[in-house]
Amino acid sequence: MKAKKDLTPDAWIKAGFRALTKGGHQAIRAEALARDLKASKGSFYWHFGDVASLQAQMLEQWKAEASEASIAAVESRGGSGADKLRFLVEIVTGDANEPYGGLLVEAAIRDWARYNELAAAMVNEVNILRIEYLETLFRECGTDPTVGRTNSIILYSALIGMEALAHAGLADLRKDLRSLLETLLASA
Amino acid sequence: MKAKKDLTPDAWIKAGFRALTKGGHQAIRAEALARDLKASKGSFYWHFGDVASLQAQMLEQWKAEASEASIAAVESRGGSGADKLRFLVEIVTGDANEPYGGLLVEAAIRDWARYNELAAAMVNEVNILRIEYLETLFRECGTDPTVGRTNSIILYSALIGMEALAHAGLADLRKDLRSLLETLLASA
DNA sequence: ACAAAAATATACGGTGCCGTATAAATCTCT
DNA sequence: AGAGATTTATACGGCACCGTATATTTTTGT
Repeated sequence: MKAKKDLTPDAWIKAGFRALTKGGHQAIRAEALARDLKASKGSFYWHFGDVASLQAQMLEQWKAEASEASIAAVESRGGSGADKLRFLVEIVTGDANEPYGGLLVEAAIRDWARYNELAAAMVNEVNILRIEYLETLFRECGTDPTVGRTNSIILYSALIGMEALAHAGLADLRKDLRSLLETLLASA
Repeated sequence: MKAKKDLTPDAWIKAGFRALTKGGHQAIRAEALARDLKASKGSFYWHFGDVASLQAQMLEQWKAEASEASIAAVESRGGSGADKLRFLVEIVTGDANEPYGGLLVEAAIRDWARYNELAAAMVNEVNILRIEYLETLFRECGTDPTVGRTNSIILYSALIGMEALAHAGLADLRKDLRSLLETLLASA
């Protein structure tokens, strides 16, 4: 038999993500997570020095996941640059597949980044990586590098902005992003 | 002489917006605002029943402002549909002109909307109004209505998403939005 | 089976906030 | 100047959280 409750640090981190998506980063609190896990906060403070430490680990985990996931999937599949871009749009607008609810966690972390330096740094790193990857894909399409850079920023920005609209039924994430991608590809 | 301190409801609302942009909607708190205004919270609770009431008034004020402002400016200027769209991009990427810091307040309210029904309703109304206005402008350009609708969503989404990237120096809000607009106009 | 270590639980003092109650100050009007 | 209304300040009880200290239980190793 293991310890009365099998509370690994990861269990707390997962609870942290649940709280994050439900109530934003301010909802990541030791006592609230303990209630969620039906544990005591004494347990929490055995695994983590303080709440900030848990948050830092959450951000690290998200960064690692967010950096690899989609890119690896697209690259392993291969095809032309345009094919990869199209496939990327399909993956990213899938949402459900990704751990922790994908875009919902992302949105909450982007909010978080507005009021927290560490979160801002993490988001920035991920943004840079993704935009650079998009640039390589546009380059594979033969797009002029300068235009490709701008297109990457546009496509990525539209994804971020569209998420909230889609949530409210104002946009169709997949359809509208597809449309943008084709327009960008055609204008090259 | 007026009352010892000239604390109109509007002074509290302005303080609310200051807190909002600095610390997010969770930072809108009676005692914190009182400190900001060097007043007591007793004063606050004379003007407002509770914090939620202040927040509701802030949202109402923002909605009114956000709905009118840019549209009126563009319409009063006139010109072709494309001209208006181009002018709109210039205005919106100006930022500094708008009261309360424009895009910064918007971003904070969009965050807010994720965790608050009223805020979500307000943001949704504003989104709908703006997208519909964009649609009319694309229609003035002779764009097919269906395409115009999609283009409106794309342009608006890109603006929203780009704001954060621009803040981090990853995007050039004006330049990149201009580029997107021209691409959309050309593809029609 | 028993001591040491690991994991969880409980109790504590402290802070910051909410909203109310009550006091004090200031303004208005006659 | 003084009564009443308006506006601000202070004091209060309550709650939720933080992080620490201190049990208490469970697991591990011998």
